[in-house]
Amino acid sequence: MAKRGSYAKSAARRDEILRQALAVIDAEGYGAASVARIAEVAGISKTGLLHHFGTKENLFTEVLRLRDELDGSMFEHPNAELADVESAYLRVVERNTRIPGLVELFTRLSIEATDPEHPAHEFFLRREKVIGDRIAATVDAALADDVRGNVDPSLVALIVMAATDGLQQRWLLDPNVDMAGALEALFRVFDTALGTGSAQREDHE
Amino acid sequence: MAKRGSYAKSAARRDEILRQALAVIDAEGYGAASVARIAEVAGISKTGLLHHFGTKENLFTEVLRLRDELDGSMFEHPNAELADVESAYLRVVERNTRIPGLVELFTRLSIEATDPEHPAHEFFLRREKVIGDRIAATVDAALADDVRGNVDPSLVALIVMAATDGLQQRWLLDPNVDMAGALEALFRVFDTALGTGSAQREDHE
DNA sequence: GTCTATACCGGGATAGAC
DNA sequence: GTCTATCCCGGTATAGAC
Repeated sequence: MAKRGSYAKSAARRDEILRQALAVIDAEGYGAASVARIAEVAGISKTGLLHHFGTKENLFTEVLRLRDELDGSMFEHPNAELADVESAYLRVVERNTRIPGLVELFTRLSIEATDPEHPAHEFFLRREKVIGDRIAATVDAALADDVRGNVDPSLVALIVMAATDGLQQRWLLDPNVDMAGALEALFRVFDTALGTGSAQREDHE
Repeated sequence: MAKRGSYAKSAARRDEILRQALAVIDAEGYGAASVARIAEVAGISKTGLLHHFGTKENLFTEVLRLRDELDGSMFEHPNAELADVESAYLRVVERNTRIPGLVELFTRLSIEATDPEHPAHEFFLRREKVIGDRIAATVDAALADDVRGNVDPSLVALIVMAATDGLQQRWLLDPNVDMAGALEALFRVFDTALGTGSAQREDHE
């Protein structure tokens, strides 16, 4: 499988371009992130960049994949408690607050990837399933006995993920929207409805 | 205020163009809805069309406004019961299932309108507020006495709207997603958590 | 296998004739 | 108020240098 040293060089170049793409998106916003601009910042020509990624869509897909890898660390321990997963989830959402450009990229791409021909289509379907299964499993494990069987954990996961994306949309539109706060409220509603609230109920009367 | 006959003519032309734009989006998908194509279908030149709307963004903003007017009929009666509003809401969502092109337009535009300079920015902010207030008021009126004061109805509205948008995104990605089903489940969760479930609880034991 | 220069093309905007 | 002609910008395809 070993080829020439150029492989390593190419991989490094790709990586550098991805990082610069991220930097541009973050510093100048999604709108400024044209192929030409990213190439300029990365110190390469337009076509030089495209040599590595083929199309802009591919490039951006890779950017998201890279980002998911970083965020994914939190979903590592498979047997985490519901409360742990919830707070980890909220932490990611809060962190997103500091990278609006990436959130915009994510949201836009998730719409464009709607088309089955889009290079990121499979990526999003898979991402959906992986995260959904993880959430569903955690919810299932935390379910009180008297409701288990009457609740579909994967439906809970679907709602949570949908709410998250919708909140990101709204936050992009209006930065005053408190994403984490709303999600936390949703979690608490689920807790009381599903009996997963462990010990801590809110302090009202 | 009366001017020349051309006013009526112009208004009629605008209206015709809007309808044709809707038709193209619906029949050929959002991707096909270029200014050139819409102009062609409407029997006018590219620049002729732009004369009436200025930019493509403006045109699409008007399309959404028109659509909201039609959907808005359901939110008419201000003192409707929670259950009525819920089922009306679900009906709209179900109807959207038959017009994927419009759902895509809505979703895409809501992202692009993120930019405060975008012509649809105010439109979305206002839409957000109007619908949110309506939902919040209905929830507030239905709240059980022992939880009122501990629940923020506008937060409930935010979550419902966010979930709706997120579900639309997911449904565009994967048509198997049951938007109405998920929303109904969410409503039921709120019912049990907030005590707004009136009489009908599910039939489990 | 890595890259540059150039040319191309689709889509939206603008100037100005009618 | 309508349209033709033109321009601009961004992404893509091709040819070929290193």
